[in-house]
Amino acid sequence: MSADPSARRGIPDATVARLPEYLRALTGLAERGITSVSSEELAAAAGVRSAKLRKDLSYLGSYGVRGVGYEVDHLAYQISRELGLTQDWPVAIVGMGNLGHALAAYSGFATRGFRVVALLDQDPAIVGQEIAGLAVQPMSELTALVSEQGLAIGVIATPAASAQDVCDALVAAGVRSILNFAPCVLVVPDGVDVRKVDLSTELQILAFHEQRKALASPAALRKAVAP
Amino acid sequence: MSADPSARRGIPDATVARLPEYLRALTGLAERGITSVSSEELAAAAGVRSAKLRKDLSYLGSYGVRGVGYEVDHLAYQISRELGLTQDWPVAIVGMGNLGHALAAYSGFATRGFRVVALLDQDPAIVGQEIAGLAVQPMSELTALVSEQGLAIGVIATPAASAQDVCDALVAAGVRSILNFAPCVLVVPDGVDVRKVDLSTELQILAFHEQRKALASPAALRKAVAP
DNA sequence: ACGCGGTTGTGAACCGATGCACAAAGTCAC
DNA sequence: GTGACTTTGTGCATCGGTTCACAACCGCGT
Repeated sequence: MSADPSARRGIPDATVARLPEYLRALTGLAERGITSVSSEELAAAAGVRSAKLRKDLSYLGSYGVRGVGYEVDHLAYQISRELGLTQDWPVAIVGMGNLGHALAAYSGFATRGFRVVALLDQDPAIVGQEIAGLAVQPMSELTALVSEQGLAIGVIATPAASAQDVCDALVAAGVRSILNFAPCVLVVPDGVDVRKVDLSTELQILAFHEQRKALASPAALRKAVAP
Repeated sequence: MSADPSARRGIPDATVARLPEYLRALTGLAERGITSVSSEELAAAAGVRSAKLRKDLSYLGSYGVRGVGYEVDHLAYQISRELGLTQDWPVAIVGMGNLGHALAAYSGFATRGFRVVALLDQDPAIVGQEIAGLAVQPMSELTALVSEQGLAIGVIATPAASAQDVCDALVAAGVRSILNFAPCVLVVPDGVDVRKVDLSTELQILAFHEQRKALASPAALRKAVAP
């Protein structure tokens, strides 16, 4: 078992978070017909330093050739495999408001590896509507979706007020990976992963830096800050 | 200048990224009529450890009272001020596809401190349409928006292929803070901040951990992994 | 006036991630 | 086959962030 180069236990979180970006860069290169790439070039395409890229890739194994670089297709496959994208992950989106609606139709969602198998909503007035080719189902279908479709990932696109209830329902049905768009913290049992995407948080972080810049530069002629 | 408690230069990035969450938790407490809170309680509401919370807050100044805790309103104000939310930030959304449409209508976007002042698109067929009460404008309006409306933050919701062009246009018009929803890396000059939100990346990170769990547990009966 | 329970603020140890610099290892030309 | 050149993989120093543990401090009851 120690001979398997991918048997590496414990890839750093920071590295895992960058692998999708590397994969995207590799896909772009492949589409342009490029078959081989150096760490310097790939790092530039992914927006990181080459040393960081090489160290990241070294956690996966030795897939490069010294003096030459990396074979694009092979490296892309290895990253895909490490990320678990060689199998299909059934995804359900809960909450068919503005955001859920857009997510259901968002093409980037259906990239390799993921398949939206169900749309759900608590509101009986919305259940039954067809969105992006799928009929909206009631929350009671969750358990069946997990056992019959192998549903593994849930996306919460509800208002904050109902997000915890929806989350509890997902967990109860057996979903252990959740992507949360609602602006609130979710409490989940051990073994369940939650990642949060929050537009308003990102804007506030930008505002902090923008304010810092406005105060530092003499061009603070806009909406002058109160003294 | 050293007497000003907010003159602290260099609040760690990790801390800044958590301030919005603290602010949200405080707002929730205030709505429930709670006027005082301990670091332990606030940390629980924000999903962090109390020691981390206290250290984060210590970068802003000493706004707590030993033996008592923090006054909710006062602390919320101090965080708002540090984040630059006591002034209004005019925001423009570029790209009125599915996602841009949803963002324009998303209420969470219009939280305190931010105001969507313009929607833009490159496609002449979309320009002129009214979305969420605003008429979609052409990209050529950008410079006027910056000088007349004080536009400071741009949101890119276009396909990846046109994201860099849109980004260049924003920067040329004078926008120095950009929130990018397109799945690609943007190159910008020094002094411009870019934050990226990528749905597909988040899903892939979840998939990595999900696969890890599936391999570790005996319940790997789903879509069995290839040997 | 004074001690006691309780909570903050922070110095110091710890831990993971980043950047540097170079030895190891491969290709290519001849 | 050999030597020059190129690029990877990695040991090591460094840095930023997290956690621990406790002294400083506040308010209250007596």
